[in-house]
Amino acid sequence: MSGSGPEETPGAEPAELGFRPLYRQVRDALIRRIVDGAWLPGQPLPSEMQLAADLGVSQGTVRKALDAMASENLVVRRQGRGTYVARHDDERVLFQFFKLVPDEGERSFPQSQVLSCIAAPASAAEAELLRLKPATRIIRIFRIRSIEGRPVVAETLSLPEALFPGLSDMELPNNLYGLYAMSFGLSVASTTEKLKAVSATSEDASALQVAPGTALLEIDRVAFSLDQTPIEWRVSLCLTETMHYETHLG
Amino acid sequence: MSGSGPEETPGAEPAELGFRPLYRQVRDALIRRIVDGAWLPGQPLPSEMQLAADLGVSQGTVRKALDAMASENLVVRRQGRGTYVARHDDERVLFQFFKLVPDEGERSFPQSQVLSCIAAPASAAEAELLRLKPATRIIRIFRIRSIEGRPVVAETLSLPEALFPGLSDMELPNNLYGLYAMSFGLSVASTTEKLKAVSATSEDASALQVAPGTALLEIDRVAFSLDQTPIEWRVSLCLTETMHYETHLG
DNA sequence: AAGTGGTCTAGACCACCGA
DNA sequence: CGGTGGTCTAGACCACTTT
Repeated sequence: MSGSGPEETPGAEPAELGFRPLYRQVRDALIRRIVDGAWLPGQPLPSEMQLAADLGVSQGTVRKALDAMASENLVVRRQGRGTYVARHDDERVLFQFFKLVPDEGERSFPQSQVLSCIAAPASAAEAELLRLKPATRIIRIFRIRSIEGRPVVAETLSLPEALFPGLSDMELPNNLYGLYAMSFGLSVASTTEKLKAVSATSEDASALQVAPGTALLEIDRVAFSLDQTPIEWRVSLCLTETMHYETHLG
Repeated sequence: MSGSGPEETPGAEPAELGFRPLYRQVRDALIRRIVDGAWLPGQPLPSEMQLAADLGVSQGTVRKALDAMASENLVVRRQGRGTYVARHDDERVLFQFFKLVPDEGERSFPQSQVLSCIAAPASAAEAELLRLKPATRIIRIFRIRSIEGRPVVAETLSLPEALFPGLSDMELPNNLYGLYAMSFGLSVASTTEKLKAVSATSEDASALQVAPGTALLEIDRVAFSLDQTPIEWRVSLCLTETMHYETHLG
């Protein structure tokens, strides 16, 4: 190749509307392969030189694509060893998506007790947020999450049943995102969260063993997979008397 | 230059302990110049070729440094025009640091009413969070922020007086970060936030014109300048009945 | 037309890792 | 030792913006 553009490979499409840089196309192609399960979480990708040869681009372009994916936490690069598909193990989720930390002391992952797990037609809100046709079947989970035996989060989750066949019959672990990845090939890549302060209703209060009217932090989260499909909606009601939600901006 | 390393420029230091990549050094040098006011917010930096010549590195290295700074929101790159020092105008702060948005409707920036602005010795908490010696003088501001005439945030701010000489005598605008940058040469580059749900005390309640015990979102934020010095601590008590705090992860 | 940043390529040397 | 990613350079062509 002499110099540029999404061109020059014999037989390539002649640069139509909506250009996308080559490295962007490489990134998307690699993501597609990961989504399709060509490389599993924790496994190494081929080397940059390999991928460059496979895809017919230069090593530098592959590198830029992998750097972008690394900054999105989709892969992990380790000097001298290789580039690995990111794992959704506890360690990772703990830092990336679980923002509740104790006011003092180490952060720890809560134990979860599932109180119910049933399939039902989606409510209007569920259908909208998960981009499903009205009344599509969803799985609804309610659980209590505790730290050191103390209930701190009451959580309601909604998932499209079609994406998680058989989930309602499974034993549910503390870290659901790990299960999604391991058993259903769905990795949570990003989330949107809306936070509010609310007063505990009597149901909330009894679930968390506090007085009704106690101030709770409500986290309303939609989780998206690698290809931006919404795959989970969860509303978490959190006791923040000894914990807080921590975030860094900029 | 033939190929690599923080070397080869005649007279350069002979690669000691704690290497830092050249592009990192270029980034830091450019940040220092911005901090020192060589280029003001909104102004264009010299072109990549210019900077490369000035600094004695290749254009590619300058580019990597500028790309890093762009991803940190320190500069803005505009194809065909140039690279500009980021501005801390309302537009920018609105999206980067102001995360409260209405449940429905457009996001808007609140009007602020300053109720008090006094200098005093730092409390223990202020001294610790702002990394000051005990009892260093600080400026303490209390203000109410309203949207469409409705009070929605009660906010207490603490700033080191040494960094903001004369601020307590100034007219304070709605967007303080713009003032910090414009009048004191201090840009807020990053923040750390801790969120909790709390019940309104009687003082909070009267300030926000709600019933005591109303659930409020407490945002405890420390803001850092370009060189990671803490320059502001603010605690915001937010009414989240018609608004929410929005964040995207991953 | 000239100048800017955006992309792509190619080749070099380095630090790190595992056999 | 050979292979990997990390960095640096140099030069090319592109799209965009302004003159």
